[in-house]
Amino acid sequence: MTLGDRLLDIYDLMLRRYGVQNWWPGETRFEMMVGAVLTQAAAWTNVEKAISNLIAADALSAHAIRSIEQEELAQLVYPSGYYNSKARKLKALADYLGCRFGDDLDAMQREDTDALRDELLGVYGIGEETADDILLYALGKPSFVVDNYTRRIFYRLGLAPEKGSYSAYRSSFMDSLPTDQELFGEYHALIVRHGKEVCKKRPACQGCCLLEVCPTGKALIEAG
DNA sequence: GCCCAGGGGGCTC
DNA sequence: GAGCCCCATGGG
Repeated sequence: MTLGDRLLDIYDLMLRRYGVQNWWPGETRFEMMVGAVLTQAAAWTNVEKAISNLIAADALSAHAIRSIEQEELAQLVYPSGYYNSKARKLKALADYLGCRFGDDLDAMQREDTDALRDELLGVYGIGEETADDILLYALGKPSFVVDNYTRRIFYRLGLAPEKGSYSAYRSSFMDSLPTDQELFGEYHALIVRHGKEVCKKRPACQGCCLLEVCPTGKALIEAG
């Protein structure tokens, strides 16, 4: 059984358990990009408040974010925490979109995925996870998102790559799974769902409870 | 009061 | 390139 087969089995288990997650929340591609920045080390409920503030202030566009004072922007995104940092990050994102694409997200979407990823990583405030969130969910490109749940769960399942780095995990998934944007998007969403719902409530398990081989001997999800 | 949430930058070594 | 600290609110 290849790694790809095992990863697909785990995907099927989670999909049957939780159903389709339909990530990412957001009405527009730009809103999804903003959400990707605001959700950094923040609970999504707080991100929603910040986005609501931006909408109420008519500031949920790249142009508006460039125009508004950074201090005012910081007050709008206050509920999502790290508000000074995040205001600066949103400015950097809006500047990038304006300078590079003239705010034309269709043009952005036509760019090569790997090249675009390198560019995004050069923007202040966009690290690997945020870049992959943007590529995958806002732009619909097949770029696998790795987060702490992913590492915790797959390490515990004995499916971690030798090196525990972000890129090692990402390559492990992308080299083993079919290149499919919908699969990648649903897979990451299911990992987060499982992490929140099960691993957090059962710290001893840490995600391994997906499988019969769970070292705790208390598998929560039966095959089928 | 304590812990953590859908991280990233900057610095040190 | 690994390890640490900083950024900060809100919910359990």
